[in-house]
Amino acid sequence: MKIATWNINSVRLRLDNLARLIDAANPDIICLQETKVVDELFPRADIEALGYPHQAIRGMKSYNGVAILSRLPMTENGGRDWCGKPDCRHTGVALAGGIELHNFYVPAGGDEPDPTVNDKFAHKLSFLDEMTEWCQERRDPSAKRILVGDLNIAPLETDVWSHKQLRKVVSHTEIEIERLAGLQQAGRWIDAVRHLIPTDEKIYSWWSYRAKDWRAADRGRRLDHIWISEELVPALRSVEILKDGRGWPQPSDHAPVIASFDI
DNA sequence: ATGGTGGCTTTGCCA
Repeated sequence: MKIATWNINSVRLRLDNLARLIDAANPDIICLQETKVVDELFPRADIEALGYPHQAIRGMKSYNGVAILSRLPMTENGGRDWCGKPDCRHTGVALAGGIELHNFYVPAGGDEPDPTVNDKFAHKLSFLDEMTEWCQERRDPSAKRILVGDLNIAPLETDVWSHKQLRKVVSHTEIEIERLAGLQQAGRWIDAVRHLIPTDEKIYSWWSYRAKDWRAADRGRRLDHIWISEELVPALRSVEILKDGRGWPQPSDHAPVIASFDI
């Protein structure tokens, strides 16, 4: 079973690139963030034609929005509002074999990394706190769970192009990294990508649109993650960040992140 | 220190 997570930055604008992802990687399940479309206008039929008839979608106008697209049967199971806001940042499904899959789009947090002056940063921290509580309530060491998404935090020094230059930049500040670590601990999550790629290797999943030449500058950050419960670690076979995706025509600023399992 | 680009739209707001 192959699972991809990708912040597509408008699903309607990038159906061609979704087809490119399918050609390149042929995932069984694709988790999207920033679909930016209400459910009634979601391109269900086009995506079914691409081979993904099972779709769990949760979208709104213009902003945010998540979707789980699957070749395999699944049932919606989870997906809720967070921080009292109906802003479509989470959907969850149950897959065959009792596997739970959750897809998150964590708030980006604005520019100023100070919750007392920046409401967006305060929202980001509250969102992580609520996720942490949610994980604590659902402790079950034997559960088979996968959590993916754009978590908008690059935790390790090697998850950013320059730890020194980004330590005060939202996505790589100490307070965010601590909260993310707390969340990871509360859910006993294993970072699948870092489980297979050594921590001294720099890897990114996002490159800003604002660079003249994103590939040459290579000022990336690893904001997109695949986490798994201990029970699934023996089944984990490979991980990949599809950097090519950042170079497709009219690209998203994120590249797909992919994990394969022997399931 | 600043501004750079992109998507959707509320030609400003969000990333």
